[in-house]
Amino acid sequence: MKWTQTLIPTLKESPSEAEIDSHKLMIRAGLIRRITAGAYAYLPLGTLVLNKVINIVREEMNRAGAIEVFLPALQPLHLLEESGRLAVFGEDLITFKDRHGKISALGPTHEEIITDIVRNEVNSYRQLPMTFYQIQTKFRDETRPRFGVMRSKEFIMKDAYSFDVDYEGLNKSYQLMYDAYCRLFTRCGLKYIIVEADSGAMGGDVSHEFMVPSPVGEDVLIICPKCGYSANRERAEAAPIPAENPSALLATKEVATPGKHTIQEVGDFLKVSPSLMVKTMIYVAGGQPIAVLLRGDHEVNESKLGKLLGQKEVALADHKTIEQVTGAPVGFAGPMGLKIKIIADQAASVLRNFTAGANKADMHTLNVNPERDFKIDQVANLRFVAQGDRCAKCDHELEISHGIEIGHVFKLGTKYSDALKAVYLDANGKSTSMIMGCYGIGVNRIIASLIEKSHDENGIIWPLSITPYHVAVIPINMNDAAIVQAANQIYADLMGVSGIDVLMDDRDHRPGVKFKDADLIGAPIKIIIGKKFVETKEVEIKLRKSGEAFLVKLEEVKSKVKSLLETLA
RNA sequence: CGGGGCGUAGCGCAGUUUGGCUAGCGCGCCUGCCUUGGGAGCAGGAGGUCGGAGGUUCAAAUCCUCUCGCCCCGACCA
Repeated sequence: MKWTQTLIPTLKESPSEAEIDSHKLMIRAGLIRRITAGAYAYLPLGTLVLNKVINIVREEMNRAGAIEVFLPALQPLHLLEESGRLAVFGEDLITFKDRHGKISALGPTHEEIITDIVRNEVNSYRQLPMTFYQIQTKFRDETRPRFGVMRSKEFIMKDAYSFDVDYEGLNKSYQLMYDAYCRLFTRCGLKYIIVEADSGAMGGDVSHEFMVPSPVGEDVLIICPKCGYSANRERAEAAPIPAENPSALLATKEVATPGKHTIQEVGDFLKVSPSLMVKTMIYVAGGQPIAVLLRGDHEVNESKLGKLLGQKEVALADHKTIEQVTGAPVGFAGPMGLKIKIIADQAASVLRNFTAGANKADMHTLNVNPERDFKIDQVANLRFVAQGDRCAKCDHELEISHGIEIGHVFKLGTKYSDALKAVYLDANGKSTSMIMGCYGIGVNRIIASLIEKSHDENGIIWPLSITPYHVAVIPINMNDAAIVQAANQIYADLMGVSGIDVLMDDRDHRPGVKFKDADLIGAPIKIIIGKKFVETKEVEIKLRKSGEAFLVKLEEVKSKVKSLLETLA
């Protein structure tokens, strides 16, 4: 491609709309433009990258034996109703009324659609297993689109769905996708890690997330640098906190803490570390109030609490309930004298002589101890991992960091096949629910996270696999016939090689502009035809990433580029 | 949805507090000259409903009311 024949609107300055590097660079390098909040246009350069990523995804899906389909973005509400996810998606679902008054949705994902097709078209165990995939735009009315293409209302997703006759089959299908994901992210040049995950709104039990570690990631990862244990925040477990040496139990003492509601305030006021305090949180589950005891510096993991209680939804009690249960205004709840079930987080359960609310306005109690002062009904692991926690497997200190979720695989089981009655007849003629898995990849996020991890002060540094152009041919002076002629020859030469994408910067600009732009858009190889060519008939081949440069005779350019591309691959 | 900020030329911004000449600057763009190895120089030029509507005023980018859009923090989130 010649630069003057395409549209690559590079920007010298960073647009004010962008906050993180990848977003800034995608705009500056002319890959994307925002059309409205959470929706982006891919310009020619961005489209080239997008298609390369999609091709890699498609190749690896096909290699794993998945079958491509294409499903409508437009979805009827009744299928989502049938699966129960109309409520789950809630406001995130983009819906509209058509001219007949019928309400439709723009698909946020496609479990229901594919399950509907399979239940209608597949009836026999002889036809299974099957894994279908599609690459499509999904729509979610995100409350806050952010970071450009990283979190948008409209995004491209590869989603796959497997259907098996039993769990053994599911395990195989799951492993095939898992392995395909590893290959495909590696091919895209991404350094990712895989974490155990909670399956969230998708349902199901086993789940892994593919994460690109990055401070701009919106997901929190818990990683053990020693044994490699890794999990997301909801799922992560830490080693139990050992009980302190049983020092003498001190006598309780009520102290005035006027107007001090939060752990921080009380701790500062009483000069007690939050880690020696217990907070008593009143939850409501299944209509019943429950007290959850937590160390002052810890946070409740509601998903763990919900699982423990066997409830889908748990929520903090409202102020009225709290006052009824504790007899004190919010901020002064403690475990002593409570008439409701008390569940203590493991870390809180081993504390002795701790400080807690006194269940009286403006009062806290010092030296509270379980057994003597109140009874713990149940000890459980209910909190998020915190700084300083140790690995449950190897006892090394855990690291808390951030990651960008680029892929997620789930073992769904029969959640959707039960709800939507996707059944098959087994060899005995018995009707059985299919066993499903689902597997998603955020295609846009692959691009954004790659740039996030692979750029320098001059711009993007593409890996060969997804670069829009492998080679930028740069004639230094468009008014010098010899230079232009040589550039044209190199361009034509390389265009004849399959698998090499060439961009010729034929703009009548000064060299500096072309160099800066070539670096900004990240072409791995620059071929510079300049003064040296006029003098010695040599051109310079320069690598984007290392800055390494080679002088090469005109007729050797093609072979040198080929060998460099092999080295870089 | 709560909190904060912004909206002036394609992009980045000043001007708004305290209303007052023809609304400015840098980059980009167009023409010409010149230059050609890391975002050159000179000269000339185009480009604006100051987000929109209404109001106050002799006079509004500037003050008031309403409204639309965008960004950030939080809440939320395959």
